[in-house]
Amino acid sequence: MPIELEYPDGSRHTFPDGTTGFEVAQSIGPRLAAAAVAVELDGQLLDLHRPLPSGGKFSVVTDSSEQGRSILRHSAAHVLAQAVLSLFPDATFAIGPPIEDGFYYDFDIGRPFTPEDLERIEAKMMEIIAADQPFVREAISREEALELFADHPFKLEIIRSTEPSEVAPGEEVTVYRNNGFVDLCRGPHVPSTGRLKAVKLLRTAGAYWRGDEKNPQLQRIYGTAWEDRRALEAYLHRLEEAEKRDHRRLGPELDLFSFPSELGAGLAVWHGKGGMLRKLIEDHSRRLHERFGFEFVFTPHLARSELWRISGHLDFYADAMYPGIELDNDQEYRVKPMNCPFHILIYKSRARSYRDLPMRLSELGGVYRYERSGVIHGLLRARGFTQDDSHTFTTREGLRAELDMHLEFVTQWLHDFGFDQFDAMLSTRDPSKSIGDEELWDEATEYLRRTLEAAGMDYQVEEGEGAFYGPKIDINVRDAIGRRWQVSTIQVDFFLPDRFGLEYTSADNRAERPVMVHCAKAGSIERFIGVLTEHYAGAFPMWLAPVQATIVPVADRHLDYADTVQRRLRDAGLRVEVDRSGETVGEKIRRAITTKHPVVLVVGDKDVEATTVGVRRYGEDSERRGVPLDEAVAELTEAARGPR
RNA sequence: GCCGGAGUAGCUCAGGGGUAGAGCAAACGCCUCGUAAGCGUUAGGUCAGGGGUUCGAAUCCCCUCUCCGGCUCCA
Repeated sequence: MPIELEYPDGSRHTFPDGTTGFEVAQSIGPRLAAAAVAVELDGQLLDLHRPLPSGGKFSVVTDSSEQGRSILRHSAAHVLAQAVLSLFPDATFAIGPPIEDGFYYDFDIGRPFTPEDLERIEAKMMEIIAADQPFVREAISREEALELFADHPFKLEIIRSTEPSEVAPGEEVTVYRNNGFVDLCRGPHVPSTGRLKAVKLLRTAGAYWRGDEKNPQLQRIYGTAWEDRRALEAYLHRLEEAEKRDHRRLGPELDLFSFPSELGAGLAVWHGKGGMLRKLIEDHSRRLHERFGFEFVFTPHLARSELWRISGHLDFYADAMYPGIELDNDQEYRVKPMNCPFHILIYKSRARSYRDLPMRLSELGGVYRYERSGVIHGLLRARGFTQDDSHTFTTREGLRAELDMHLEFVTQWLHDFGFDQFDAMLSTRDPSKSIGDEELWDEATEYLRRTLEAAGMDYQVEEGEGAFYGPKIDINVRDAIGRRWQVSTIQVDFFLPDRFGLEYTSADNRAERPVMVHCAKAGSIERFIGVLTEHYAGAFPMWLAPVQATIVPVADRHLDYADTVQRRLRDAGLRVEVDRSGETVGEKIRRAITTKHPVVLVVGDKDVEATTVGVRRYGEDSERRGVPLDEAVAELTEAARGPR
């Protein structure tokens, strides 16, 4: 019986029974067939040389598409496992999926891999690829599979698993064989190992079986695979570029901040330039908070353990808190990991009426969290940081409007800093790590969902990722090279008001319980600056640049005029430095550019004569000479205007 | 916290049981220069810290600290 296929362009074509995807691709064109790694039929991926089981919507998956690359990577992972098993016959292997930009495979060889092992393994992989071994798919029964993988306990566990994400339901499982190596796998794969044109192993790492630290730790090998050498080179180049914009490198280089080891892990000091950057960001934070109707409060860094007992932090958050400090009369104090309990105490300081609500309290609050030593990562994961935190107390009826407002606030905030791509995540309850009853959680979660939908924002649900006191919306931004960072968060909380017995008097004179909204716009000021630094590769937009312009006198006799120019610009509100070093003009300009100052102004004899400057903006290849000083002041003042 | 790697001058790195090295940066001097590195001189290190082995340790061994890549965890 012939089968009918519908191509992506909507056209329909008929083929005889038993036709393979590859044959169809060939009939469309030889170049398409050469680039094909698999086909998709009604949403299901099939091996290229497998006879099409039926008609349907058909498309060819090529090696340079994301889907195609992920098939390449999956096949590369198999070759990696094959190489490891051939070099380490006693090895057992676990799983080896494709991931963004690459793949990994987890093994147990009874010891860690050494860098030399990695070289040998990669060489072995190249042999397997050169041999161009075909991947052969085979469906076998579960019993057969259990026998086949009898020596590989992790594989047995997967075969026995009922988790549909781990193994397809049903009596049969599929395996792929090539030249004596066999792996449990759903496929599809490239037709043969020779299709892997650009594979490279990157690093090894320990990884817990099934991602649970209570399980044994396996040895993971990471690698990457691309459709050709050029794509691989481009990827490696991208990694290098990312390294250059690493905030941990740029921070000290640009004199923004540093992590002196004498302080201890995860603790930063802010230098003058970084301090200016912080001040500008914090000023903007205060400006917006004020505009959105928040009040400013200030709270201490310590509180009696009693406060943390009431709030539930000692039950649910103690692992991330610094140990207690014993003071007079056996009183125990704790350093704060969050600001919420303090703001609650401000709410509680007097009787509240529904007329006082919503009450919006904000604070740039320094918090300290004991992060496990291995997770610390520059400013993005520190042990001490500052949240642009707020807590809004509202009536149940007022909650919707408050959530809408908070989301608008966050969106505006991110736009102001040049982030246009967000991902929102809705994090729900984890029954084992939360307080309060399920119905309230559901209600709060539903409110957040409606807020996201009303704003027309795409979101992903993250099951069980909520805070212990309520569900939350987290916003990730994407930086210039596509990496995601979590910054903002909006959280609904019915429970802390309950635990602290918060009340307000309603219009009909009854005691009611307010609801809280926790919100951080930047998240942590430190993390936000880390992300901003990487996003802009240290070349901050002019309104944020700690030094907005450097004045370069051509010779010492121009210093007086340089000072005049500096005064004019400072009077206009710009942050300007004069380079007084005895270096050559070229060197002074090079320094200003490498420290990413937005503007270089060169002044020489002609400028002194005519009251002009030479202007060179960051990123421009050439200068504009003889710009009248008045014009330059006007231009730069305009360019330095930030969001209001 | 776990697995691996690393720590030598402010930075980037060489050296690898027998007196501590380079380039850049710094200070000083000369040069006074028109858009991405002018020339010279000088200074700078308890080789992360502690303990051990040795006639002798930056080098070998042990412990600790810090950093890097992952896992787990998270703003």
